[in-house]
Amino acid sequence: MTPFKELDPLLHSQLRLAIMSILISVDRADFTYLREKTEATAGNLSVQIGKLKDAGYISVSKSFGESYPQTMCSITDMGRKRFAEYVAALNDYLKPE
Amino acid sequence: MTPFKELDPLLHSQLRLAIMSILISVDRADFTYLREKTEATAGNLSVQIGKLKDAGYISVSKSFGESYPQTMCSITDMGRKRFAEYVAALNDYLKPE
DNA sequence: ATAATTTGGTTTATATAATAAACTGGTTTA
DNA sequence: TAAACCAGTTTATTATATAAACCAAATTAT
Repeated sequence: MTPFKELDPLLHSQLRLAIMSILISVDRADFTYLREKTEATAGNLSVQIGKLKDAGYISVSKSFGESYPQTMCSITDMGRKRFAEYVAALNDYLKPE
Repeated sequence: MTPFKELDPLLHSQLRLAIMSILISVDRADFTYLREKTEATAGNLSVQIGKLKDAGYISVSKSFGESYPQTMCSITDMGRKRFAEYVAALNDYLKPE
């Protein structure tokens, strides 16, 4: 009888989870790419990227690309770890004994 | 490249998911049992049970047990279906290609 | 040349949600 | 009979997700 573990509130959010999911597989992605894949609004995406960055789950570097600013995101070791923990915790909810 | 599916907001909540998770396996549980297993406050539990009931995901019957009121919950067919859909959708987030 | 549109965002505001605190109505226990 | 307890509900507070509005620079159209 597994007691329910805490689900990391930072990851238990549709958009942030989608961002992390993408960054797990591609390892780096810019704002526009994330926007297309997640179909989120720019504002929402900006906010959620900020939260993940503040928590240290992703790293963000802002530069000037060809002609427009470019925000590059990639997952950190910590982010990778937290994601794995989240998946493990969630499993208890999804596959009850 | 699977686009991210909507995650049913009603299920994408730690406590409601825990309630559903329990009801999937035990098929009926009273308020106190749910409270013990989820470790939620009574108020929170009451609210979330109400939401799941309003959505038709669970059925709730209130009666008078030995000496105290008793709220019995069980999952509905719809709830079972929605839960399965939620798990399937979530998989795209958890196991990126 | 300059006005309108687009790009790549950020900031601010709003609606919704989760959670806790306070309350109710009956019940044991002291 | 008063205090503590059980099983909840209702109300209030806080936090969160999301959208709407905005901004500066670049591009396109007139």
